[in-house]
Parts: sequence; structure tokens; C-alpha cells
Amino acid sequence: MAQVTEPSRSQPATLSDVARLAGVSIATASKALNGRSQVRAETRQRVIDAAERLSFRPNQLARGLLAGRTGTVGLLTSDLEGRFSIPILMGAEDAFGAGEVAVFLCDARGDAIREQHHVRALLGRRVDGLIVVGSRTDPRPSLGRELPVPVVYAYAPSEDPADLSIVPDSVGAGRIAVDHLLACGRRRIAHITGDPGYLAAQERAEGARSALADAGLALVGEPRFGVWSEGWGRAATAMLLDQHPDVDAVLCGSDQIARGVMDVLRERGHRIPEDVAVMGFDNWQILTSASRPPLTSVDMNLEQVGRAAARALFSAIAGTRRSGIETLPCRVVIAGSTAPLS
Amino acid sequence: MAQVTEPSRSQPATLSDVARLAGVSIATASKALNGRSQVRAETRQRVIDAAERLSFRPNQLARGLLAGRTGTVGLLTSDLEGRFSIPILMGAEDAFGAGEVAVFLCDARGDAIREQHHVRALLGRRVDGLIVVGSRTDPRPSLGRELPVPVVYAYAPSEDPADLSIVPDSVGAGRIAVDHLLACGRRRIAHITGDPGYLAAQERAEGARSALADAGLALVGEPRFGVWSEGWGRAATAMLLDQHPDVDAVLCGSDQIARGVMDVLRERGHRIPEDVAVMGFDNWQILTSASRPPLTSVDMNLEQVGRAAARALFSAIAGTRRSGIETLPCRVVIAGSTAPLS
DNA sequence: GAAAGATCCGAAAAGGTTTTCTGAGACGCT
DNA sequence: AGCGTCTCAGAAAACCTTTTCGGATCTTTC
Repeated sequence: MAQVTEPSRSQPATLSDVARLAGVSIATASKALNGRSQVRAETRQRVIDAAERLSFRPNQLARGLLAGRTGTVGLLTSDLEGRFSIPILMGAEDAFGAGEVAVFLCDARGDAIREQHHVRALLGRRVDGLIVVGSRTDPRPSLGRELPVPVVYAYAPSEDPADLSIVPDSVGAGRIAVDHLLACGRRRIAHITGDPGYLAAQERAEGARSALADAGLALVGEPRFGVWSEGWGRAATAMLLDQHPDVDAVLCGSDQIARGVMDVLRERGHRIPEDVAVMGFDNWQILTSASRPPLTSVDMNLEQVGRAAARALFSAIAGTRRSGIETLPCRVVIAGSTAPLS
Repeated sequence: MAQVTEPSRSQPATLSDVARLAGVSIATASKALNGRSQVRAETRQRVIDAAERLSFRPNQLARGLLAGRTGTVGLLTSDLEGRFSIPILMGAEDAFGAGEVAVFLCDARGDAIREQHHVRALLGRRVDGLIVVGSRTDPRPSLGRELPVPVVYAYAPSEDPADLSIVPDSVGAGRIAVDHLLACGRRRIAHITGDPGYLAAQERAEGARSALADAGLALVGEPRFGVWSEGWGRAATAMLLDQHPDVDAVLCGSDQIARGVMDVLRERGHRIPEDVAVMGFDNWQILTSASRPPLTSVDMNLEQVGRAAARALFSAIAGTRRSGIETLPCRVVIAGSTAPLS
């Protein structure tokens, strides 16, 4: 089916080609195309026409070599399949693409050796900066202070406070989730969440606890840590209902857990949201919209995290470096699984 | 929380720095580091030591400028959120990362203007080639034959048969799915699938039909086209059971549809897989493993598609261009939702 | 008519690397 | 001693663009 044909490529036009066609020197051609003022209008037009006819594109390599800045950045992810990396990556790509910056994508697959390899390769290509995207919010080792270009850590903060990290506000996320449930009139709120080894799980639980404390309340039972799966959501809900059949809201650590929770609630005859409100985390569209009813969830605004990281890297490249961990607020996306008690 | 500090960066070491420190000329330093033979062993070691002390990394811009090849490729996606782009992108990144090729990531967000813009920018950076990743298998407009670098289309083939495209074998996928169900002893097989405007939906249905025909059988009713959602899976299953209560297998156009199908089957008292076998498409781990029972699904081997595209681009850059549409086989990943009839 | 100023163009250097070519020693042979 | 050969080091060109500076031409003014 596929056929082999002769390769036929012509070299891209160079500035001296343009200059020759326009009958001017290379210097004049450059000035004409870059809008410099020392060119007569008529000459400039001739050069522009010539460039058009040759479909000339200035060689960014030569330009970068001369300018010392390449207009490229490295985007270092630890795992592309992780669904948290992708939105961040999109936000960053978006923020850069708007400017004239191109993005090198490197996936270290969670391997420190591979990461080091990629960093070296990127530095060899003289990127102007790096963004390191993690797959969970637990702090990760710094790339080091000796790098010749600025680095911004996104989602997973650096362990070194001298680095700049941009992360979602997990504690605040727990708070606003509970605030929403309280606003719905719920008072007997349980929390079923994932792996206690994840900082995000701990911080969200902490935020939830403190928001309840502010209202003079407490969780129904302790936070139930487990794993990030539907199966755990189902199992934990069964136990919860046995111990506290009067619960009127369940805050879940992820949308997947929430799905498991909803299944068991429904099977046991609890109506959602009339009897029990359910909230998820991550606002994973594919899960929230397919739920019955659609799931209220906390969105971490990961695209914004990516964009903020990109902007921070921009300023760092321009000379204004910041350091420390900067948090961005999350938001509650309300759907059918939560509603005021009637 | 975040603090502002003074920027402090030092220029990366250059080859002439190394040469000066080693007490040789630039030419000799270059030859020493690149393993060229015209250098005495003792001199070479002196240069290597000097390079090490300065942590010298050759400037790839300069190297690319000279060599005419930059060792970079552009990866042009149409939508990053699409879950099909990501595995392809991973495969490609993987295949390139193993060599010394760096990948520019560009997301056109399904916009032709933006795509054109990215192509021009990438050509300005003198990429050695392009991979265009689509979000569905329907043919898409070619970037054109006049590009100065080779292009490979992945997942979404180019409309121009002179281009090279790498796509999963959707017809074959339908065939192997049915073959698996037949091997399980199923004979009354229905097909509930998604948007009929998607070529993938048509081709899979076609493959399923032809595999059944080969066995002297036919689908139970016509393929039921709808949308790619759980809701449609539920609705279609209800209709199906009303018309054909004796169905013993449902082949679904996606894992999401399969989830909906399974929910209604279970609610209506059909055991899976004892009474009815269910198969999905895409092998989306998060859905297949969370199903009850886990879902048998057809995997499109998208990482392999990405890797194959990367390799094809490699050979094209080396001079061996192919053209036409090349298909890669899919595979059935068996789980609990299909089993032999007892 | 000459000096001064304005306007436009081109030569050349810089950026960092690789490669080719030339040259300088060292060594062996007659 | 003279010649050829071999090994190793360096000079210089090439890749492509931008910018600075000097020079050339033309216009204006006294």
C-alpha cells in the first residue's frame, strides 16, 4: 500500500538569497525586514516582495546564536499519562504559544536519571528556562541552584525554598468544598479520600476539618483514607453507612471515589442529593458528567497553574526571579449531586 | 510568601573557554571532544578534563546551524485534552528521546489558522521534520507538498495519498473484537456504538459485520449509532433488550458506552459475563478496571502508532520517504466482562 | 560655491561549532 | 645529509543573522 518515492527537498531560502533577488546587501535586507528605519520605503518594499517570493523565514538558530536568547523553554514532565500533567502542560503551552516561545517537551517517566539526561540535553539546546511539572503535590527534589537558567516548578513544589513553585491550594480546596456543603445546609459531613501518603489527601482533609471547626462542627467520624479508586469508594461507603446511617453529605477525595460512593448510596436507597449530597475532587469531566446525577466537584484550575508557571518563568527570564511556594485557589463546580436541604 | 531575589546567572562555557584552559586551539578541542583521530591521547585527555571542569555542553544552535540539521522535530497536535493524542505523543516522544532528538510541542486546538502559524514558526526553527497528530481517524487536510521537511500524519491520516499516514486498523479492530466474542461461544451479538459521523465508528462496525459474515452470522439488529457517552449506552441497551431479550453479547463502540450498557444489563437482571458478554473499545484503563466486572476492551496500541510515526519520520529525514496510509493492528485486552459460555 | 546636514546603503564583526587544509615536527630509510 | 612519510596541531572558512559604523549621495543653507 505505502510507496517509496525519491526524496526531493530544496534548502530553505536564506537572507542572502533575498538580498540578491532584491539587489541589495544582506544588511539592508535585514533592516528592511525588521522594520529598521534606515531603509528607503521603495527599497524596503522590494526586499519584502523578494522575501515573499522566496517564502523566506529567518533562521531562528542564527538569530538565537547571536542574541543569546533562543526563545525556547523546556517542559519537563514526570509522567505524561498522569491526568494532572496534561492540563498544566496545556496552560503553559498556551501562555507561551501566545508569545513567540517554543516548547520542548520531555517526559522523564518518573526516573531521576532520565530527568537529569533531559536537563542536560535542554541546556545544550540553550533553552531560556525550564518548567518542571510533577504528577502529585508532594515536594520533589530540586534540580539544583547551579543551573544557568531559571526554573519554575508546577504542581509538585521543589524541596528547596529558594526555588519558585506554583501549586494549587489544597487546604483551601478542602475548605471551599466544606463551605459549599455547609451552604447547602448539610451538617453531618463525612470524608472519604485516597492514599494517606499523598500530601494532597492530607491537606484537603485538613482544610475540610478546619472549615468545619470554624462552623463549630466536626466531621462524621475520622477522614477515611484508602486508595484513589471506585472500589475503595464503595467499600468505605458501606462501612460509613453501617456506622453513621444519618450522614447527609459525603466529601470525596477524587471523582473516582465519588462514583463508587454514589453507586453504593443509590443501591442502599439513599437519594442524591435529597438525602445525601456528594462532592468529588479534580472535576474530571468524563466522570462528573457521566454520573447520575452529575457530580459537583472541586476543580484545581490546573490550566491556570500552567499559565501562572509560564508567566513566572517569563518574568524570571526577564530578570525578576521570585522564590518560595505560591498557591492558586481552586473552585467548586456545582452540578446535580449537591443541593440545599429542602 | 514568595520573595524576590537578584538574578545571578553566568554564561555557559564555550568551546574556546575549554581550549584556552587546556592550552590548545579551538579546532583541537573540538576534535578531542568528538573523538576525531587527529589528536594525541594525552592532549585529548587534557581537553576532556577542561571540558569537565567547566561543565561544557556544546551549543546545539551553533552545531545545527553548521550541520543543516537541528536534531529537532515538531509535534503538532490538534487537541491536547483528547485522550487519543496523549498516548501517541508519548510514543513519539519516547522514540525520539531515545535518540538525540528533541521535540517541539504545539497544540493547534483544532484551529487551522493556529496550525498554520505553528508550522511557520517550526520551520523558522528549522525542525528536521513534523508529526501531525489528529484526534479522530477521519482524514484531515494535508499540510501541503511544498514543505521543506518531511511530515508524518498519525491517527488522523492526510487526505493527500502522497503523504505518509500511520493509523490504527479500525476495520481489523472490529474483526478481532467479534472474533473474540465468537471464540467465547457467543452467537447473538449486538453492536452499540457512537457518532456515525466518525469514520472509526463506521469502520469498526464494518469489521464486526464482516467477521460475523465470515462465520455465517449477522449482528442482532443493525449497529446502533448514537453518541460516545454512558447515557447513550444506557438508552440503547434498554431498546435493545426490549427488541432482542436473547442477546448474548454486546460489542460497544467505546468503554464509556460499555459502562452504560453494563449498568442497564445489571439493573435488568442480566449477569455479566454469564448471560451477556460486554466488550468496549479504547481500553481506557480508568474505566475498564473500575467496571464491575472489569471490562474486556480493544486497545488501539496508540503508543505504537506514535513510535511508528517517529520511526517513519526518522527514515524520511534520512532520505527514505514512504507515502500512503499504513495501518497498525489493534489488540484485544481480555478482562472479566467476557468469558466462554458454559 | 562650499560647508553642513540628512538620508540611505554596505562592509564587517559577532555568536559557537565543525571540518578541511596546511604546516610543523619526528622518524625511518637510503 | 637528504628525502619521504606519518602524526598531530592550528588557521580559516562555513553556517545565517543582526547591528554598528563608516561612507556615499543628495539636499539645504549661508
